[in-house]
Amino acid sequence: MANRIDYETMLNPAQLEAVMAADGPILVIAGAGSGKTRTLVYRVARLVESGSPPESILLLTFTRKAAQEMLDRAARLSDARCRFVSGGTFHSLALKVLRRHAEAVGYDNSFTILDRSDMEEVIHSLIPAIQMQKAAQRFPKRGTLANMLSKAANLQTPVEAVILEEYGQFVEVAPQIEHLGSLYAAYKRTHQLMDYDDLIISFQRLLRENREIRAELSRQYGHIMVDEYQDTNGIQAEIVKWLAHERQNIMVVGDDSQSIYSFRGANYRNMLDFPSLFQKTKIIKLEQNYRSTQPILALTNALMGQANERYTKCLFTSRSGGDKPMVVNTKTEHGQALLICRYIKEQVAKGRSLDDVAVLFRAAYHSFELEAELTRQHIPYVKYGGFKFLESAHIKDFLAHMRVLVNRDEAISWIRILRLVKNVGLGKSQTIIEWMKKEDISPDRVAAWPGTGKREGGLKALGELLSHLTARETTPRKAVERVMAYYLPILKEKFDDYPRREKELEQLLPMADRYKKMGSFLDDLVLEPPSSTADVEPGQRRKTLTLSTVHSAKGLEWPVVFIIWVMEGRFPSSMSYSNPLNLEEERRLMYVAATRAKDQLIISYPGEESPPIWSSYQRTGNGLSSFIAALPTDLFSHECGSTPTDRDRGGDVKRGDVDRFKTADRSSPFSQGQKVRHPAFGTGVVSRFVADNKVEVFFKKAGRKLLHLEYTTLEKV
DNA sequence: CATCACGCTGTTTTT
DNA sequence: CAGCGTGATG
Repeated sequence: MANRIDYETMLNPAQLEAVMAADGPILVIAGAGSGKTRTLVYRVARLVESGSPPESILLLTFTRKAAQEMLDRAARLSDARCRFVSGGTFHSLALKVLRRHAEAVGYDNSFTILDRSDMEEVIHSLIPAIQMQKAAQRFPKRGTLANMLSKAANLQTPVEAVILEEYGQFVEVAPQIEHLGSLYAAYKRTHQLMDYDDLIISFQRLLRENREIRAELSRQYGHIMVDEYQDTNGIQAEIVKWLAHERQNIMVVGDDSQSIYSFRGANYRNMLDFPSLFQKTKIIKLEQNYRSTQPILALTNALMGQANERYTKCLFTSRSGGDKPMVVNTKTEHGQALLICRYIKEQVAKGRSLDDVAVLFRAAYHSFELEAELTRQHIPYVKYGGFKFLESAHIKDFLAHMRVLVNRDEAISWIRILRLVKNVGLGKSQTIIEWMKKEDISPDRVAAWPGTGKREGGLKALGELLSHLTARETTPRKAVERVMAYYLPILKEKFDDYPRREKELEQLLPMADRYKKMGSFLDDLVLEPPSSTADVEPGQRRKTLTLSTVHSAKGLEWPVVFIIWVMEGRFPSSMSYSNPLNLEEERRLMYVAATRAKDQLIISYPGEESPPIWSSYQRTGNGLSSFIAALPTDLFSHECGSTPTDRDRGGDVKRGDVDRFKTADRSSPFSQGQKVRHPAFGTGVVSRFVADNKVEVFFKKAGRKLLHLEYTTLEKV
């Protein structure tokens, strides 16, 4: 039985207006902490309560998890049917539609999705195809190329424009990059591949060009809501336009001050353009903040007050009292880590739970130093953002065995799995793939390759595995079990840290249980990758500290928030290449981070005096210092943390026998060519000296792998 | 094919 | 500094 909701007492007037608003286009400008999610949840509940069929309601969010959580909340609030509301990301909706209608954009419905690393791999493999006049020319690496092509796609602009705008150092090779871009597009087409960008672009095309599909969808969705609208790009805005064009029942919610996805073409101006997209748009502003104390809000308001362009007004809060935010110059990065550990221990001693605390930063690697210190001090933490579970080698290897069956044309996965066979490398795997294609050989008959000899005997086992996987009665669960049996020996051979990797692979078993078809299992893995740490049920969640990139912390809140604003190395403008900060976006990033805090906010930075990272790569400052300098000083307390003289490590140092000896100009306990062991990477050979406390070690087992490792983590073998 | 030495060069964030 | 490409060697 559905509960009756007393909307008037649960919502403030502006929220109530948004929830109860009649049909028609609505733009909700919702400041940080203003109950945006709450409003959406109540609106879903309200729509269902008043008789809208759940399937006719569409809730587009930034992550699928966010959608799921909102729908669960709505279901608990009123009516269990809220769980049947369609919710997800633009990408997941696009995929759902394209799996049925891909032929309308010239694809088979069984196309494969390229994740980011696949995309880079394809691009990389195409570089030799563009004949460069001179090898001497500086050419971007695969990651940069992927960024450029992706941005061009998202902005729907020529690559050349993106290069001119943002990658000045590569203007000379712009024609080659453009050429590469077209090769990449052609490759995707012939091999039935779509990257993340293609999903939404194809969806947009489908809606734009196919009247029937457009009509079908826009009729199906009687009410559409879009969260985080400030982070949508032009393509997504057009998708919204088409989806809602029939009924016009569209509500978008966002905050231009929190737009931090410009790297993928997002533009907060979408918010402002919305009324011109839909005539008679009703605008509702949520300006009351329920999250933060007044001193925190004063700081965040002042911070955004510096912005050149800004559409939302200042927020107000009724939460009086509370501590002023603290800004600490810790001088060094290690000092920053020590400060946080000390502070957290104090808080815990006072009875605060670790769950209440989060540490936020801009880039995943900014927390490395802190993570080391937390581990030393036995403070448990979970980290979000950065490292992708799905993109680690063993997971990709594993899933590749299933991917080749869904899309036989999938050369990337074929190369992956063939190279895992003994004595088959890049060259041979390409020959085999060509042969299979030419002769139209089914996957399970790989071993029939004419070149198969004693050395390639492993192909037989691979063929057997694939024939089992093709069997009609195979479920995703059984497939995972089969591949597991086949792949585990390879894993053990290839990686010395296989226990950890094996455990991660086992996480795939329960996930596979939820699917009937291999294809949808793989789709979901790409669009909703599981986090690297096993998901723990909320009830039994351990008390842990949260570390997160600012991007991954969006929409969340904690009583205590630390922000670590690491100085990044940047090339000074005196060099041929310099990379200045985008201060406007950096400020919004800072704003998003700071507005996560409910009660206490501590911002730390390691100081302008930080030494250069290496000779020409200076730490030329970050946005924080300029923002802080421009703020009224009474908004925060400024402290100068003491410089830690003793680096506070060394307690757990000794591993192996260390007898120092001198080389030409460095002193090292290790000699070149010496065998060493590392707890995570296994055994390797010392290749060269790289720093006073580091050697480069070559690991044969994990493929071609050179790492720079500290002496203290190595043990002589 | 697998291993290894060495020189060059410069951001990051996510679906 | 450290990741990556190149090219030499077994």
